Amino acid sequence: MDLPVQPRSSRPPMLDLLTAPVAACLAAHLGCPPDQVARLFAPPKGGVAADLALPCFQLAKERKVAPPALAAELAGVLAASGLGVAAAATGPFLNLTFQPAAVAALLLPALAADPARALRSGAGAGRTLCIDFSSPNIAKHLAFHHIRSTMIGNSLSRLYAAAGWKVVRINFLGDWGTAFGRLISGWTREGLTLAQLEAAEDRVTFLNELYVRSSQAAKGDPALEDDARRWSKKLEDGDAQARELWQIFKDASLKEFERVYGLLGVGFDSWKGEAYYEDKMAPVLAELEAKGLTSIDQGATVVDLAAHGLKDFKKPMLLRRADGGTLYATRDLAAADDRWNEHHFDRALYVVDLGQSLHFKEWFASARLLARPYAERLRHVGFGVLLVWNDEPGEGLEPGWAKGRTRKGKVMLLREVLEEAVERARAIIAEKNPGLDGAERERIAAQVGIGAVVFNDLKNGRTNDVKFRFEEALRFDGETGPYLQYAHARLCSIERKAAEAAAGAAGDPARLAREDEKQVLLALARLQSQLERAVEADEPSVVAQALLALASAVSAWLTAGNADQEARVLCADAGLSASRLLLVRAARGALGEGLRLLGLGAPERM
RNA sequence: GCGCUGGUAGCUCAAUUGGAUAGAGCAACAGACUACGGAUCUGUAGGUUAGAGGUUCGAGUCCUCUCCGGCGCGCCA
Repeated sequence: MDLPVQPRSSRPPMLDLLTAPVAACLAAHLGCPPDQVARLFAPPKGGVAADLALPCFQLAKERKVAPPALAAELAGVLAASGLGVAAAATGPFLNLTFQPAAVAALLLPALAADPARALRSGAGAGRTLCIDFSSPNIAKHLAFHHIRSTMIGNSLSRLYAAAGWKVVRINFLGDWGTAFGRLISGWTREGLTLAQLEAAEDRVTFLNELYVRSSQAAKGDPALEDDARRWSKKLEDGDAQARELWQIFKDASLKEFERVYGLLGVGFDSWKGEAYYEDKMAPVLAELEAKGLTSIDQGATVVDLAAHGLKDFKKPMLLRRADGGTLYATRDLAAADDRWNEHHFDRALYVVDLGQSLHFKEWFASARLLARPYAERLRHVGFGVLLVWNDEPGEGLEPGWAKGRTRKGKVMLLREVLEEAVERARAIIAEKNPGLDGAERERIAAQVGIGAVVFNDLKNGRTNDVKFRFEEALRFDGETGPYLQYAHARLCSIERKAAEAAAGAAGDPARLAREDEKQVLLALARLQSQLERAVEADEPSVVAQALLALASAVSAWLTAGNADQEARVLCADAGLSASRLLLVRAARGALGEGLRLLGLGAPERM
């Protein structure tokens, strides 16, 4: 018998487990629904020694009393309630401090049983996401700046999937354009072969150089210029030979891309590029015309958005060139229709730099004019530019942040940056941990080096510009990827030692009585709530910041054991030790899951 | 010119979307009982949130103006 797919019920946030009894108690006193109180809880401002805060402004206003007076009144209510929560009124705030053992008893069982699962919400169950990201151009290298779309998109894919969404990862390749005419022209003129291309150390470099030679040759030779144009036309018309060569160039480029995507651990479900939509734009164009939305302006076909009631748009959107060629707004509309027909997505993300905001506003608006059912489900996930520190700008210019180019003005290649990061990581690891042998050290250097570059890209708000320096990204202290990975490795190390000792005692969360243990638990609970926030805001940095807070709490806890034998996980009291190991397991699992959601590896030793 | 966007500690960034004495990391300084991994931790110092008005119990956050950046504005994507 077939059962309908039941969406997993979303579990209540862990913090609610702590606040629910308090909210119920206060709501009973105030005579309002518990939810009205529960919604107000917030983490206290930094420097305030409390676990949760209840700002009393709104509740006080409804009751026409002064907020500080209400806070004091509620503190009294809680004191008399026997809930075991310390409540202190500080001005208009009611600050709550929980018993560590009580927090552990509520949160730890689920976290220790399956940390990754305990962090997931299931809020997106039954919903489908189409996410368009990375989208490089064929026959060009993946440049360093491509890391932004690629890794923001990769992280969002994982975050949505962890929240229960079905995720379709789309790489909208730039595999069409006049450059191919020139490439084919040069290829045939030089009589190149597939074997030669395959033999190249880097196939994209091979194609780049071919392109440069071909355009240079054409500069002084109108016949070659014509030849390139002819091939372009042939390609558009579906000529077999042109098509075959185009396919060869595309395959060669994809092989190079896969090398880099492999380093980053990124994969896609769809590689449909611009070429795929070449013959699929006519219906959209026809429909736009039939609905009277288009007009002709200087020979080009446009949608005059302002004329159709959208007064925010000062200029019309271009659909088709004067020579009949289509533009990318048309292609995006056709692609959206295609994706809608195939997936009936509940949300579609376009992870593309902020410089293209206007383009997305325009064609989203066009989708609305066309009354597309998905029009309100489209989101442009924009991001800032990648800047690299330049010490030698030359020409008497000051050192400073600049778009990613080398001193000679060439673009920095993503693969080269990753390779240098791995090299630097390898050197540091070799020095700090000489015990690691060749193969394992190599694997860890890759996880740490690449993770450092990726984390540097994700740790701050995505709309900010990202500033990159090898020295900063590859620090092993501070707010970096290696710092997170190190905290994870420390926890793994303790678990390994515990396994050797093979203590048989059972753990009991209620024995975790230390303040620093409570801080780890609270950081875990906050990480969970931040995972949901990250999905709603399409913002991986929210997770990055929560992980830094968790790693910091973990490090403080573990380091306390240096000065105090009693504070160690592996201490004389076997029962206490087993209890603390539950927390180690929870924190290690959560850090590992968090790193995975950002697209970083989680090495077990470094 | 029009539009979008940003300006928070010396540097790089946070700030629960209108809430407390604006918090971290780095750099600086001072500490931690040979460390369950010290690649760590604890502390000190560092601020007129670019500037000026306004909105209200309350503004880094909202509205207006000014100053200084970045980006975009028809046949590229």
